[in-house]
Amino acid sequence: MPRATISQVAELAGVSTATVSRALSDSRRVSATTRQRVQDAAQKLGYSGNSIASALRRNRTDTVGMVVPSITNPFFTSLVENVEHVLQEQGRQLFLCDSRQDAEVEARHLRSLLARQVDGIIISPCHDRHSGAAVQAAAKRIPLVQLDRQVSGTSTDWVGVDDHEAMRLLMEHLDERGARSAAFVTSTMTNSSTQLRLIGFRTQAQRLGIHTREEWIQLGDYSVAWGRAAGRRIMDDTPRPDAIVCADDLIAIGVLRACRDRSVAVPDDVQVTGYDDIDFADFVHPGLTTVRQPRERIAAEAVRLLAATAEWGGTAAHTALAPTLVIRGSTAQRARTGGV
Amino acid sequence: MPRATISQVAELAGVSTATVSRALSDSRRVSATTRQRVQDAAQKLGYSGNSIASALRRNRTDTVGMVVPSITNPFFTSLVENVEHVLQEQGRQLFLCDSRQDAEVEARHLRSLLARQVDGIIISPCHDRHSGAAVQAAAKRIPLVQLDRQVSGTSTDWVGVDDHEAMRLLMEHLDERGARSAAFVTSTMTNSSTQLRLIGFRTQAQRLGIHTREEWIQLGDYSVAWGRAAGRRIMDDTPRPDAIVCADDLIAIGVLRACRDRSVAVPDDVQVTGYDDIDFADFVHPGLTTVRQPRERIAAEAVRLLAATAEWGGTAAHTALAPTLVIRGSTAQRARTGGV
DNA sequence: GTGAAAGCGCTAACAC
DNA sequence: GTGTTAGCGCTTTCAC
Repeated sequence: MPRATISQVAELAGVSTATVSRALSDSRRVSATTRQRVQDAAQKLGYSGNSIASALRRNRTDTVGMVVPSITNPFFTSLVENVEHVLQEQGRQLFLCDSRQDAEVEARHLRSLLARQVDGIIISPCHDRHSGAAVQAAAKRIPLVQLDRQVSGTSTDWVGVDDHEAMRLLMEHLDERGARSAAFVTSTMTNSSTQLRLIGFRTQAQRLGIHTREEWIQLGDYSVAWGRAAGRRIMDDTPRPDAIVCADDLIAIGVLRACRDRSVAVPDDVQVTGYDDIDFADFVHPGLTTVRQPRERIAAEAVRLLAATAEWGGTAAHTALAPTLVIRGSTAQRARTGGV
Repeated sequence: MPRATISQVAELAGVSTATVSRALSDSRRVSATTRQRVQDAAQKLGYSGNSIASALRRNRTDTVGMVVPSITNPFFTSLVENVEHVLQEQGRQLFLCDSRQDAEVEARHLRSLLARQVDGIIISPCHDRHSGAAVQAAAKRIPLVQLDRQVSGTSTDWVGVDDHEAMRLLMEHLDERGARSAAFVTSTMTNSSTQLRLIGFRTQAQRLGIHTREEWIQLGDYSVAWGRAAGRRIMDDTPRPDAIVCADDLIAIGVLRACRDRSVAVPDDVQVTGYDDIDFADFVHPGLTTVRQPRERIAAEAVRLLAATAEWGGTAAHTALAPTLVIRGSTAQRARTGGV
């Protein structure tokens, strides 16, 4: 069934297409009676507007594109959910793309979003170097803000969490809990925030006099499976550290699983920490001590920055939000001697 | 920076816009030299095409819309991922919307997708009745296939898993494992597949002589939190069943957690089953026995049906795919007496 | 093999 | 308040 067009509505209502357009978008004053007639006609024809035509004419789509490295990672999903919510309140739509950790797929998505005339792009680039060209090219054309991760050497807006501060919170907490040595399980160093977390870990370990060793720095990917494998490796091949710090919650959940595989008690034999505070962190056993990213805030800032870029142009803003430490069972205090 | 248009490319290349269009989409034969000149010009100008204008003219967008009840539910995320993958291979894009379990939000998304001229819609409706009008209206205009859940009384394409068969597999398995009584934790009955699973549970329980009782049928939502609450309630308020059957894996993971809260051993004291086989089902402890939905297949079928509807029109197809039972620790055989 | 020209459905000047 | 008109950037007959 061919869709009704604005001119059919105009004809049925006995007015011009311009009036229909005005009546339906109430941009300019239209008499109450005309408006009613137009609305009735539109209703009768099941008219629903053609935003393609509208977009072409107005040169805007009220749509923003979002590109994430993996839609199955709960952290990103949650970011997407929050961004979508903010946009929806503004009557705008989200075009979501999954780069599958592949810079080429990512570049293709970016080109496609550009061709589709989205009003802005929110992206968490999958690679700190390979993503560079495409991100820059897109940023040159339309407002673009990077989320969580950022491409090295770009000058676009960015919003994320303060990774350094997060590692400080985590490491000081472990220090207080008596950890004198720590391992670090993470993804390969292909993006900025992964790098910052490792640097943070090293810096803080040194500062606090927490011992570490190269075999304890395990590089894989952000997944439960990798966390499990790395956890086993650490426990099988090396002296056991007091704590295993993980670069995200998925990895940490895998490590927790490895501890169970090896009958190592958490937190008594080894303490474990995550990063992100995904929902599952509270449901595993023991509950996962982690650092919470203020996701609603990150989403809101990202959308705000998009608008700001559209308005102000070039000057980029880097917004690092403060994380908060969430303490759960995986680093719980040992039972006090003489306690109940 | 204003985007380059096709006429600028034409001018630079010294040809007409028609030729540029042909050269860039190689629809009709263009001489090799002209094509090269056009490509060079496009390159130099950073021309990237305007798919809005193209869509208006061609009356198609190479875009399909997808609406899911919750983007944070791993089952749907995985479906989305698979659909996106299939579409990408066809050079098409996905417009993803999250209805947040709200029929009004869903209807708004549907209208918006229609206005944006998507070529088709894939939807898992959030409510079996409230979603009806909007889904029907959309289906009247463009190809639409329902996924997993379906609105009652609609005649659109549908693809999902055979819920009845799934419950049969699950219940027979529990029966073999010696369960003589079972509880069922699920969401409120607001959608078709939730209903079918409950009916399946009741039917199979009766057939196999597995005892159940009304207080053991717990209605909440699809979340870990609800599973945990319901699990506790069952264990605190009623005689404990031999098995707790859950309508999805999230709920089951919550129930597992409740068992730990109450120091009830799984599977020795109570057996637990899930539904969907999300990735986490393999990572909780004990591993979750569940039924696997063939998600890649579901995604592929959905996209195929979309094309078929576009080609064949009215005749709807209902495709129920066979689930497979995945047996893990949560229903493990009790250690055989005298075993190793 | 290439160009001229029409027009997809809408909105925004500009008249009245 | 409402109509007329001129495109937005592209694709596609239809000529040549």
